[in-house]
Amino acid sequence: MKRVTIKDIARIAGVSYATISRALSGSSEVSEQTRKRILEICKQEGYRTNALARSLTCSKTNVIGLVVPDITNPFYAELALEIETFARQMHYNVMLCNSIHYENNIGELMDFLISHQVDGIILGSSRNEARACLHEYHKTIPSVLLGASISDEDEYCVNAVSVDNRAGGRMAAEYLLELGHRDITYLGFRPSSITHQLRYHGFLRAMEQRGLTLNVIENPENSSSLQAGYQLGKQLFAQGLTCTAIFAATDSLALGVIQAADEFNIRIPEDVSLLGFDNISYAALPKITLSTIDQRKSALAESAVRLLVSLIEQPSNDGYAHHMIRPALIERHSCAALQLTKPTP
Amino acid sequence: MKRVTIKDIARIAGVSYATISRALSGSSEVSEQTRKRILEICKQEGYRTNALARSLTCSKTNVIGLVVPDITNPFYAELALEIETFARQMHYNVMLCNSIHYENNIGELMDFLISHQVDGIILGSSRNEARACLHEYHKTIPSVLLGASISDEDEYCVNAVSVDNRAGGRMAAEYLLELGHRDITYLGFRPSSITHQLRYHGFLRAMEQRGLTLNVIENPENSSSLQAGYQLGKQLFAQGLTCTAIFAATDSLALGVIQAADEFNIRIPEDVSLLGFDNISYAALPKITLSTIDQRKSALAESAVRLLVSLIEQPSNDGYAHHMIRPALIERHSCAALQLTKPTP
DNA sequence: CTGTTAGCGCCTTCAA
DNA sequence: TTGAAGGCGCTAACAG
Repeated sequence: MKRVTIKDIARIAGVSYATISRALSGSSEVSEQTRKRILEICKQEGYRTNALARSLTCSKTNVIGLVVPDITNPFYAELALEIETFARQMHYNVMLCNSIHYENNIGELMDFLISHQVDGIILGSSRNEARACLHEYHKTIPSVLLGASISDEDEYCVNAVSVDNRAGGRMAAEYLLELGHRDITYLGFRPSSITHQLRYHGFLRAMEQRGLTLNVIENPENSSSLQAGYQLGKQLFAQGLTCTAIFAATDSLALGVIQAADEFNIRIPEDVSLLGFDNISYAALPKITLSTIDQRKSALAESAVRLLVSLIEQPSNDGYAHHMIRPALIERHSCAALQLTKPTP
Repeated sequence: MKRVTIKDIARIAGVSYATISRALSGSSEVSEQTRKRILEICKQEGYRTNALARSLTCSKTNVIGLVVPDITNPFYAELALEIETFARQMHYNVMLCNSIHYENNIGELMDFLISHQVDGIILGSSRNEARACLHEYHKTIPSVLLGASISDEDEYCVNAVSVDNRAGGRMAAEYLLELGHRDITYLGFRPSSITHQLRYHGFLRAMEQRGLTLNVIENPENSSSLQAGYQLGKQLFAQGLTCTAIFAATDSLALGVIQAADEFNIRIPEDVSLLGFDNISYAALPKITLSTIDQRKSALAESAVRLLVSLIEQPSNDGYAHHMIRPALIERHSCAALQLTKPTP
């Protein structure tokens, strides 16, 4: 299993290390014939340049660290793939980590990545702590927060890219309103998350502008899972159907609501409309066909990678950037116009 | 952004590099007081050991490469998380790569990982080419093939762990038979994959033992996607319902079948039973509730990691291991006993 | 218990 | 166009 090194090649070719190095790196200071000869020998001997050693001398690895809560979450899986794709285009590799086992000290994970000399870090998270954590590392390593919104007031010093949650919330409300709904439940609001706060405010604002009130069911958990949605859904349906539409703060919650509705024999959208947020891949499945607000993961990913790479390649940037991506409405079959729900006789 | 190195610490502490190194690595050859002092200084200065440099001198990185076709595929996402978990327990980190952009030359990806000095590689794939590819690298780096079965005949020289596909196929058939089904369609057989071959043979065998014949719909694509399942499903239903149960060779295909069934107003399981294979997370969703054969990803992951680590830590192993994991039946609500389907008057 | 000294594999001046 | 030498940050003998 001994690896062949640049030295071995040099010995075989009868030249010095430096020449090999030059030949490999495409330097023009090598005669074409020796280069060809060297390349030939490399092939034959199965030479592979040692990325570690190279990175050590160059003090640049060309890898960016990506941390996501849980790759099993389809939203982050899709995001991760997009990020890898864009990064590769820009000649960076990505080192992926799940933060699920580090919930309370993402710093440890950051340290791990830093000690592996990643050139920069993209931290995917919607939790508020992530923002604070990244803030601490801001001067240590180029980094961008992905997915979590930054509040406008407290100017936390982090670079971030996220969907425009306020606009997304408004968009959701307006869609439901246009369908004629007036009695709407906002399900799964998680007050501790800025992301959720903005989403909620956008939604609420649109309601208030028409003089409508909103029934809110908060999510006491600190994650928006299918299970949480199921519990909240049961809680809602147990008291009888008092609304004609439900906005679930995330698609995962919506999935849980669907499950709860099934148990109560409530049909979607005939009995109640359901709108989600995220556009995870599950939402498009047959029988689910959830209408939702798309976070446009591809745009998020591209923006995050571009921002990070610019941070890496042109340091000295003292400011902080916050890129906002416009969300988009995806209409499937979980929302109906109100007339359909309660036909006029 | 200049990082503080072991040298800086040494200078500050007024000792030599070696002492720092020893203090950090928990060597017993350092007095407790100097160690404490050193650790203190490291904290204050924000020292982080450079994993690259360490790996270079130790010629061991403690990272294992994991390549999966596409992390967006929930089966592989779950597998990847399990692998990371087990690896961490054994003090290894994992470097994840999607092979989706390298379909035709996984070798390039292998070379990438090797040049990054991973200690070993787990290659997740059900494609036959993967087997051949890994075979070439067998003597270059410890590696194990995950998910793809090895045929018993052609003793390809690779270490592998996979579910026992033949047993899984048999299990699927027997379940359907016990429910009283006799007219069964095997949907999505992909002859080019050994994995599929074994699964199919197990299934067929069980049928033949009862003197029954099997309606087979092959999948001409080289991947078992929802889209493929949808096409095959339409093809099946277009000719009228001639079977009482369908076995879909993978859950993804089954999802497509569900979609097709919806269009034809065919109810599952009332009109036809549907059984999948894999137990991807989608299968458990409300309204889907797909009965399926579980690949027991956790067991697969653990077995693969253990095998690889043993290969890494005790080389000189000349043989080839093939671990088989017993699949398990997961009953949900997509299969019904035949009586329910066609009640006796 | 602590310091000195080689490297690990590669890149990059500086000479030739 | 090519060679020699130093150094990236760290570990592991080998001495003291």
